[in-house]
Amino acid sequence: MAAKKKTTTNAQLPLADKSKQYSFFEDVWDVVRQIPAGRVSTYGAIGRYLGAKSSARMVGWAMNASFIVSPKVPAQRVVNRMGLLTGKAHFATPTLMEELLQEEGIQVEKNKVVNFTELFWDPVVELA
DNA sequence: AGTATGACTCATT
DNA sequence: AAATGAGCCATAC
Repeated sequence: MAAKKKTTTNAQLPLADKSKQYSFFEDVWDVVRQIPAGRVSTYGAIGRYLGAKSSARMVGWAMNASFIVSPKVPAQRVVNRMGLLTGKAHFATPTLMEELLQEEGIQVEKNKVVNFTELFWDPVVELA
């Protein structure tokens, strides 16, 4: 019954198919899950940690797919390199991302992380 | 199969 | 310094 190939998006695959691309998604999620509470990271840093082969856009796609995997991926801790909550619109509610961050002690103002530079958690450095 | 889009980033103008 | 174009690679149509 494995005749169903990859008609479905790899993001929706139930962890059964070991597609190379799927590994990339898992890698992203794994890194994001290692971000400590109260800290934030960026798409570019994560992509670079994975080898800089993929552009930051792919990390964003991985985040979009992260909602269907478990354990939950703290996507709210991933912002763009300016500390802007560019992905907040993709959460259940437009304010959920900001609220989750504030719950972890991160101050957010106008969709931007305050003291982003200090809170920035770089996998290239931390997981080096 | 080719085109368009995207939770980004960097370089150039 | 702000704006624009190009690079990036996978998904969606």
